[in-house]
Amino acid sequence: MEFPKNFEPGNIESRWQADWADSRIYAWDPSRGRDETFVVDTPPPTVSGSLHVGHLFSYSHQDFIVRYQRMRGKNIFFPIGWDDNGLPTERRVQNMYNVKCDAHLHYKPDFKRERGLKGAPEVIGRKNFIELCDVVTKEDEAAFRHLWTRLGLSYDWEQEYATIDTHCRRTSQASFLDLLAKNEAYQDNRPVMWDIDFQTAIAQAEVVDKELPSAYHHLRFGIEGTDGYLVIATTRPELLAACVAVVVHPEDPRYQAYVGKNAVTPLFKAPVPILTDEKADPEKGTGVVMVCTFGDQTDVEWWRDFRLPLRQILGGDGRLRPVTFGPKGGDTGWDSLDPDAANAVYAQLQGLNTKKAQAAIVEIAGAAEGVIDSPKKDIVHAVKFFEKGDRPLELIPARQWYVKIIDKKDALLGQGRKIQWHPEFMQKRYEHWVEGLNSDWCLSRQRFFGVPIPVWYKVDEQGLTHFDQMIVPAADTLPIDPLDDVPPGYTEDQRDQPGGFTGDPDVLDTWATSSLTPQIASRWIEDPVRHKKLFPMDIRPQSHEIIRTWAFYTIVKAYLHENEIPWRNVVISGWILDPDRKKMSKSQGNVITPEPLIDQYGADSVRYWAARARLGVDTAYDEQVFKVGRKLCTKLFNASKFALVRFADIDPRDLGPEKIVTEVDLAVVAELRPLLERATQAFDEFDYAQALGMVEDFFWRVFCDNYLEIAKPRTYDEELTSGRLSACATLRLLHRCLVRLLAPFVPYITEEVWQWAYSGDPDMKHSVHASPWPSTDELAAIPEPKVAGVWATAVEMVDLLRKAKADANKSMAAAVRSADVTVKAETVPALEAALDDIKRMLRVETLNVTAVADENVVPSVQVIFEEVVE
RNA sequence: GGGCGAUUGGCUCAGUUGGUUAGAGCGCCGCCUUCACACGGCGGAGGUCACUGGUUCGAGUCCAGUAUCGCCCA
Repeated sequence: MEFPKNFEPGNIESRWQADWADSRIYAWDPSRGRDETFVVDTPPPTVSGSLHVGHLFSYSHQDFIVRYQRMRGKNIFFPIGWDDNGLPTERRVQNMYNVKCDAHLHYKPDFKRERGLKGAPEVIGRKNFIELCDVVTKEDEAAFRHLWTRLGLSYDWEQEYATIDTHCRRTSQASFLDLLAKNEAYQDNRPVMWDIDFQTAIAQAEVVDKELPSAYHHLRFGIEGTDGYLVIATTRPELLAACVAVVVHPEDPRYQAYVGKNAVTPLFKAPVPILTDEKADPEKGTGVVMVCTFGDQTDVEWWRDFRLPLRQILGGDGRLRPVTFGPKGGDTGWDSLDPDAANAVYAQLQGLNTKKAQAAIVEIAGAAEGVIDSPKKDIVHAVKFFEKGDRPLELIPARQWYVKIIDKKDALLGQGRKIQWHPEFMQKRYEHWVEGLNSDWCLSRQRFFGVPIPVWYKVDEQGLTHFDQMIVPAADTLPIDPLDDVPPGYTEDQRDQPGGFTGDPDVLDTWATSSLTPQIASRWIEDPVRHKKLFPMDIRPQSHEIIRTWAFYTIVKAYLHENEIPWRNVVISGWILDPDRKKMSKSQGNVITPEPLIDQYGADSVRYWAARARLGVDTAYDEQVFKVGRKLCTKLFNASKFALVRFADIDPRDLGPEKIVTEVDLAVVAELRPLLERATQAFDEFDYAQALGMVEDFFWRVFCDNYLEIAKPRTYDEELTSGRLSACATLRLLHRCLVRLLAPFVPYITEEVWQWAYSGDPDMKHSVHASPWPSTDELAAIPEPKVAGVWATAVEMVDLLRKAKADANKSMAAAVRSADVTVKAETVPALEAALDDIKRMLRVETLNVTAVADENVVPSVQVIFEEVVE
């Protein structure tokens, strides 16, 4: 048999990719039962996001687990999808094609658009926009598919899906309709967290806090009917016109006298009640809070609890809307004791965004008499942002769809406890998130590339839309687009007409679809039998930052639809941090792109690097680890070549376990048993890193450094002695196990080596990845060594002799005329059992053993080398 | 401010239920090259396990507190 001289990963990777695809070894077999099936719910990556090294990392982790389970004989269901709907794609498409979407524009069938055009963006309808999105996502998917394939991820490509495809839209809309039918989804018009740039509502899960510099501005509020005043401290003076009340703490002695009276806002002269509530913190600012509609969540609560009027000055674009103040007691809703003055001030603010409006009103207030009480005080505080947004969120009243989750906190906590979290402490993250929920799930988004909300509303004879009069599509017509499709019983010309209908213009939150990946993969809607076979699933691998989103929403959906958990185990990967332990992010420019790493080190080395990280633990990026991985692959390549050649000319049938008879060989097999047990147990607990560590250690230390060397001389026996047969049988046995133990981690090199020797074994499969995971059953016929401690003693003696050679600056191959060793008496039987092999290995002619009864004696050796004849 | 996690040789990390002189790889130093592998082998140096207390016959491991870092949530 001819072997390549060197290990070149690039030469073998594409060959095995093709072979695995052709042989369909990763395909799920629908005919096999649930208990012999292992089902994985992989989070589909956001394809519009850039590929980075973190993808290689966490997606490799799943594959280690899956490949192990496959070798355990499980029927693997390992689908992969692409998360392509939502804002990242929209943003990419807008930039690439320089377009903007307006959902109400009509479709232009022959619309074409080049990329990279400059100038004003072209405004196009939703359907045209989505067609551009489709083109871009197809390209992005191809890049991911290519990377996943190179990395050797063992997905079943027959199960591929994309969250915007027909099947996913159908599933997502069916989910919505099911929630509607169960009375778990509802509409409400109330203040919602709103991104003024994307101009859409968002949900709590998408909010992030950012620490930003701000300042308390101290404004004097008059007291109606008196000359007195109160000082309020506010960070948002630009909302002054929206003030509807003032609140103090009920026990704050400073303000008792004012409670029940009206305060008068400066500049706008609006009389507003002075109220008390525990939520007003006396320590914060001056202890007097102005309530605006709406500055923050507390404003919303006070507005609701005290039934305050709504004075909305911010529009959806974040600019101050036109409003007109009128006299107190009038019907404008904008009372002022001096409407003309109020309107004159407001005219200077109207149309400005909040930042400019704040600067303007601060200037106006500064110029006015008795408005600013004292200089502003600079502070730093947390401001809520949309995670993908650039400007602070606002609270804007709008009609939105919601899912009831606040009333299910306890149930959701209970569901979380039914799931095994790995590592366990990650469950806390889920629990804290659920406990901290403060609002129902806002489900509707005022965006374009998403799954349409599948309802229409009746329009009355006056042309008013009645959102409470829904028209719902039949299940078998899904997916629908209510802006394109016509509800049953209507015709297209009744759209948006009095007496007709109107389609809901919004799309669902992307998580509304992404939370259904188990149901999407199982075909919940189309194929209940298949669904039952796959759901609940076995594992959800994912990283920890999406516990509050992906894991949470998926648990919600499974609970609401079927009162089930979506999976039995959640397996959490850590993050790759940059070498300074900082988060990798595009904005910081410390992101590492994956493809060059595979080019340079090979897929197996990249996987090895990923496998070294324990579950849930963040790891600093260290390129040295790729080199270590490549070293392991090279070593496996070389050691395999050597080992296989040692027994290549012996029929494998003559190398059965019964041929293993030499004490050292029995001893090394005895070392293998606990390795198999421990590695299997680690993998059963999803602890691939520990499994790799112990397998690697055995491979290197026991197999390469010692056993190969100790057995080598016997394999050179000219006759087929029992010693030679025993060594060759042991080599074959150990090596055949080790290749399989390493297969989940380094699938390419192990497959290559497997094909050199074992693919035709009757008890094995053609591919190492379809072959059985090694178990101690394979060693059942091999007896334990007669003497205990042979392996440890042999290695100790080998180390001693090697050190003696190293100390004498001799080659390990240097011949030794005699060596006198002194050892503990109790180790002598073990040493005797290995003596011949040790002598041959280290070329020792005479080895004299002196036994000492003292159990504290440190083994030592004196060697006399052969004289070198020049 | 609350919660979770981390802190082990220059670097990256292991350390099972507490149990002898705390391990590995990389890096470093020395030596060894026909006979699998120099992308190698052998040997070596290097750590008061963040800090302070406590429990225990015994603590890197358990408990309390402190510091630093990270994440999650207010």
